[in-house]
Amino acid sequence: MSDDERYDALAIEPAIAQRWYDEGTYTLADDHPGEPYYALTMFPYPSGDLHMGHGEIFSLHDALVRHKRMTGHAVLNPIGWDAFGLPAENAAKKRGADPKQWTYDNIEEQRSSIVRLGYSFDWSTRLHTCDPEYYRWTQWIFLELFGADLAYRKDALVNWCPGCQTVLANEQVVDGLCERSDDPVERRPLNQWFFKITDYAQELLDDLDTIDWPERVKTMQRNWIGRSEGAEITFATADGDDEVVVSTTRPDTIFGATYFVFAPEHPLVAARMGDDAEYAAFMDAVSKRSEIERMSTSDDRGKRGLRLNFDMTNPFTGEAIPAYAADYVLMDYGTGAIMAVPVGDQRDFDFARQEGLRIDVIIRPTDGDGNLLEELDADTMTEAYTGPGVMVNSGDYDGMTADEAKAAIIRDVESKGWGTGKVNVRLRDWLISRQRSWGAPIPIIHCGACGEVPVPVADLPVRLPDDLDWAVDGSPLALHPTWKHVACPSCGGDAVRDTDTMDTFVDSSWYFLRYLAPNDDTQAWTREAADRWLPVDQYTGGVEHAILHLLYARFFVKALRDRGHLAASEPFQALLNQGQVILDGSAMSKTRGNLVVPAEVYDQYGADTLRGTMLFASPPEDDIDWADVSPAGMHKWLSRVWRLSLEHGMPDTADVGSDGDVATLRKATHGTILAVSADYEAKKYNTAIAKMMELTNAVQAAAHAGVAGAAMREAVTTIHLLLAPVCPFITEELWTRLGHVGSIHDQAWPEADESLLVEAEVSVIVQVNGKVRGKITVAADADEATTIAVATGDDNVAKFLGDGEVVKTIVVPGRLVNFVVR
RNA sequence: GCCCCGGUGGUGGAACUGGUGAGACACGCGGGACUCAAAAUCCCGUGGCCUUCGAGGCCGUGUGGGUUCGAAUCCCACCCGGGGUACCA
Repeated sequence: MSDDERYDALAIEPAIAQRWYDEGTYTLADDHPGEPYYALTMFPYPSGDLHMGHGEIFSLHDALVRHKRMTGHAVLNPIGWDAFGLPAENAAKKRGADPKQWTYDNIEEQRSSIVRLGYSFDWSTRLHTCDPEYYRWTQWIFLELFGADLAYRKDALVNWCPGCQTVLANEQVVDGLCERSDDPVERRPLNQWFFKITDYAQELLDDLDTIDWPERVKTMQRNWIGRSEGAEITFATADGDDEVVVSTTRPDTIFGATYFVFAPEHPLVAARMGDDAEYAAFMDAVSKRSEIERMSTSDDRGKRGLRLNFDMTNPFTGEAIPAYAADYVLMDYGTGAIMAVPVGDQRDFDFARQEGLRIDVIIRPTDGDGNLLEELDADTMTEAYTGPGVMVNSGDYDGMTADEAKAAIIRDVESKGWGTGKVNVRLRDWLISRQRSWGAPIPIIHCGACGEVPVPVADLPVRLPDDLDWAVDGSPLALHPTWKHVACPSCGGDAVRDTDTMDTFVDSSWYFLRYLAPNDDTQAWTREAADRWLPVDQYTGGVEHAILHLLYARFFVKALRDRGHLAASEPFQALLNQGQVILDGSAMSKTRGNLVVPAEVYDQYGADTLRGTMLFASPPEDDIDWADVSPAGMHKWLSRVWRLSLEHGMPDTADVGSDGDVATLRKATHGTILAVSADYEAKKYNTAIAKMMELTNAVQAAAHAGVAGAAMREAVTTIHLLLAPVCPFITEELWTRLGHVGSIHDQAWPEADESLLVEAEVSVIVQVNGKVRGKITVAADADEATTIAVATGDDNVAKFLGDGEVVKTIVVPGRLVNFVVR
């Protein structure tokens, strides 16, 4: 074979890739026929060139997209960049670069790699969240939420990352550390902007049942939202001067509430304790205890407590119970105060033992069927009892099960005006202020006379100034000499802009909507387009966004729906989380020095090999260890396809070779179409490729058997069509070389001729006592008696049947016969 | 601790809703052909053990039990690995 005929990916791919980009081949025409299909992949963050993770996710996504196009869908496949964020600012500070320049340089590098790899994005949709044309509408959404009372400012103890010099959302704090910089997060009281995501907690929980997402992601969201049912009950101080509301999930255990605990920061504690020296020392000790220690995983985290100078009254027993402040009660969960039931709560139990407090038994354990078990003994029990039971020592509620008592007590609490049944959620409102400057400015003006004044929509965008000094300590935007000074839009007096920017997760919470109208400078998107395309049919991306991005985007869609901007309740109908690309068992990273980049692979073997390797390596959800895969193997197979295609795929009218060999090949061809089509629908690309390899082997075998002509051309053409979504370049090139007109990617997906797959005979497994002893061949429509007769006639089967008595015979038509012999 | 998800050859992974001799396909490895040689390519072999070397037998899907005519697949207990989460009242 001459050099010209050898498979040389590097000689064919770049030109095709450039042509697709230059000609806008994959721009979706407005009048494109077919059912709308919105395929979305998480837009990249421009931190440098593409990494292998992008290679995997985009290869997966593009195979899906190209397959959908070939099956007749109008596929919306947009691309953009999540381009605001701290890394740009850090690079600016470290190297004196302009964040904008740094960002755009990286975007250009990534764009070039994406094009080179043949990913068929619609470039007309391209957007960058850092462009004023984009963040203008991010600001508009902020104002929409502000208008709906879903954006508000409050003083709160917030998470402060000293490394990033900004506050963080709860979702961005992982084990007490900043998810980005790993610095220990501090708690600081600050006045900050929040989005009221908690208003949607119930719906965010309920609608998880309507979407086709991996179960573990749904579970993570459910846990994060953390709904629990209980009650809020008012306790009075023993002197009757103050009332305090507690939140509990176990109102049934209220007769066992033998003491009361406040969070150390609780206002009533401060009010009552004043400048008590012991209290001051206690507060000092508590505040020194870092967040990370408070959240530590060790079991021996002691509970710090302080007996307060007053008591509380248990409304049900009328008894005065001692009040404590302790750090195991958190000010920002529930109401910051609890009724402590040591018999039924492990933390209360631990604290009671530590402080020598009374433990009252108010429940008698039962088993799952309600049968009474041994009574608890307050003196000897070693841990709280949290299982099922019936109430004892609980007044009128004695004899009720815990569940019955819970309902009854909530009812009585409500009728007596002591409180209400209450659903509690763990989810907190989303803190979106950031004291950074490479982000979308919060479009609010603070006026001494008018308060918080929203920037008029007509004045959007609130632009970042071009002359920020990125080298300053602190926030460049806040320290800019003039930017923040403006006239109040309401009264015209002197006022200042809010100098914080929005969390970049705000930018990414709606980009899939902007893709519907990326160049519209009159509106963020159109209602018609949103209703046509949403929800996204298939979203692909990493599981690291299971809570953050995926929860925020769901919240945005619901809030925007309620403002009349779209009809959908969920942004992403189906979600696929691809695995990570790792090397030798650990994540790739520059600092580890184990980085493999896509460019290395496509410069050596070509983009098709990279794409094929990624998809063949494992099911999409599994991690790929690059040390275990073989781009060389994939390249070898593509070379075989290339060679066999050019040798046997040229136009020909008549079949050559024996009828049997031709029939075998055609059967393989059409069987492969059937099987591979099913695999594509199920996104099982690894087995789809394996089946294409089998067909390739069948072509090779047919060639050895002397088959040529139409059946051979049909077989190799089928491989090309089935492979086109995975390896778009080699298939495009072969399509042309084999004399077809147009692009293979515009072809209809092949359909199997199932009449070719009908088998006259089937092979049937024969078992004796469940062990396989033979394999027979019978007519496909053979009846049971015939099948049994043939099975009995098999020599090896007969040997095992011996003289035994057949007590039972199981026949699964077309599959197996099992003789049970005694 | 709690909640998920997994444990299949040397490796990545196959195996329909329990039913075609578990291990497709590929990598790796071994052997052969071609070649002066190498590369490339093509062919054969490749879970373990036994074997009278036959289209034979036994064992084998983390471990131990169980259900079934039949279990990688279902049930129970345990071991190991990964992920999530955690003083949330």
